[in-house]
Amino acid sequence: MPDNDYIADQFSRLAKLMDIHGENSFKIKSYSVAAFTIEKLPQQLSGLSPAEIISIKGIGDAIGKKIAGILATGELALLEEFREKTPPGVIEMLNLKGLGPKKIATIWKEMGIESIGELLYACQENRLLLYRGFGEKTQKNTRDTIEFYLRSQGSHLYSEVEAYTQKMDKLLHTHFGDTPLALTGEYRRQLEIIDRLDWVIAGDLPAIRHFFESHDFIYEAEEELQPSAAAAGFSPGSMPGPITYIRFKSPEHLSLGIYCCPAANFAATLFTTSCSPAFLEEWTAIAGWNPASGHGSGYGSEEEIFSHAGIPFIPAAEREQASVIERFRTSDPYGTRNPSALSGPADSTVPASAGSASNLRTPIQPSDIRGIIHSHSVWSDGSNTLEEMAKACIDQGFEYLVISDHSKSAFYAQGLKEDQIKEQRLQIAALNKELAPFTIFHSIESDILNDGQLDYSDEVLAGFDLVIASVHSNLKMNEEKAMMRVLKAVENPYTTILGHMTGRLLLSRPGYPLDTKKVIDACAANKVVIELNAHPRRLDIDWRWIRYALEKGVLLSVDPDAHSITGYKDIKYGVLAAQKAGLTKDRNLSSFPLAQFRSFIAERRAARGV
DNA sequence: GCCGTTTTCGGCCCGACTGTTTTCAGTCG
Repeated sequence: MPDNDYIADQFSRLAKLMDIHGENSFKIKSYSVAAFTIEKLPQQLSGLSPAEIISIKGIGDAIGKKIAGILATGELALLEEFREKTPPGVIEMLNLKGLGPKKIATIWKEMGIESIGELLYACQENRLLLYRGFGEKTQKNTRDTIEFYLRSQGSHLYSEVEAYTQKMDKLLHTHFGDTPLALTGEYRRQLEIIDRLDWVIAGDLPAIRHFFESHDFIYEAEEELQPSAAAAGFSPGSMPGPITYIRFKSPEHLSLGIYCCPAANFAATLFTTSCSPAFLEEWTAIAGWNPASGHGSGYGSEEEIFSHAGIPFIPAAEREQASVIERFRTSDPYGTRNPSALSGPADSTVPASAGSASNLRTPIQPSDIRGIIHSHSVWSDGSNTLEEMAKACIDQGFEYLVISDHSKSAFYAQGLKEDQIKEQRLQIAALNKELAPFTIFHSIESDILNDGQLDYSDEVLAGFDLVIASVHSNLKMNEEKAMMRVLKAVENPYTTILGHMTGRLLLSRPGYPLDTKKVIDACAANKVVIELNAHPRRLDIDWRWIRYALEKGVLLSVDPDAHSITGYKDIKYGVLAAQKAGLTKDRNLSSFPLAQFRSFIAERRAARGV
């Protein structure tokens, strides 16, 4: 039977939802007064007769009937009605302190934002300031509140936990001195979403527990891992001692896990906890290690483990898909092939496509990025002038900058009208004279409209050095519609780069549904570059698709989508994601040196006969 | 939607605080 607190909560929610929908304010007032009254009642409503209920001040016929309904069914029908016509993300915003129904109504109805993640992104892009009732402080508070909210939800962007993880790693090393100790798990694998931070420590269990508890961590649980579970593929008999997995919650509500193992088992534990399950399974099959072979202990390093298995060293970031091992064995991507890998039956199963020359490189590094592609200035929704953006590039050692402000359909971002494009081009020309040999290329992030067209005439599009085509509006579509829009944009001869392919925002918006294979195939056919948007909340295209794109001969481009000079640092997150797929710099457009980039642009222009 | 009457409609309306305003709107306790 519903109690008063529950019933009060129902009316309180109803009042807020009706407020968001702009219903009659006096009606809303009645519901919230009723909620307040019910919460303070000395006796339970379930014990009262209908006559007694409507005799309570603030509760009349209508609310009395609704209470009876709740008591009978557990539901408030009118509340369910309003829930139906409100996006879940908007309802969730009511959890954010500082945002009430009125502001949420503006956010939803005027800004067109329907989830907390999108709202955070809008704060980061300075978009809240444009609306009545929103200023610097509200935007900052909103941002802080959301970040806290998301942090307490358990999952985090890599970039959000990065500083904390480095700090904690340093602290652990300082405290435990010579004890073998290393970061492992999701963070070491550079996953874009981190649920828990894991370390391997070959230390004493009580000492580990004492360390964390004395740093205000909350002990959650510990479990003895079966050697087979802790180190699939290794022999249980070879384990010199047990592995204990102990979990804590940090004062900041982050989840930490420690694999506590004997020193002799450190390398093996580090290895197995740094691999995806699919990778480990394949490893067991290919390396020929099985529970009877006794490879669990005695290794001094991961390198020794690889070497003993006759498999070239595979960085933890790449230990994901099962196919990775075969690729490393047969193509030796980073030139660390162990001669013993050449023997064995696996060679006869080498696929014909394996081992392209481009694999014979190291994976892309942040220092391999030579130019900033995809950036916004004060001409649209960026925070810095062209000059500031360019000079920051020069300071940071980049050779060129591709300015791609929003196009005219992106009205929320003050997208550029045709005459502004001409003006901006003049300014770029002047800056190029001043800053040479540094070069600013004139681009545009052209909206892919509802029908798949770009939002300028061919004549205007032809004036740009390159065009980035992106979907920004009407994100709610079925796969058929999304494919129509994206494919049409890819087939547009003026499209150089397909921007943030799916429109996803990690931990907040899934992105529109695409047949990714087909989109990649179309990019290959039309020589369109696929952006790896490096914003840590986007990382779109997903790294899981990069191998396929490379197989099809598609060029990638790690782009920061910078809205200010501080946005350049996001490049690192794009590179970390690209490394997971083994992207090399020769297949990444933003790694092209200036001269090569210039000829790439010229080739693309020539190809469409301009 | 509730209330209370100058009894069947018209008025209802916490105050402190913050932030965005320039006289007020929105949120919260």
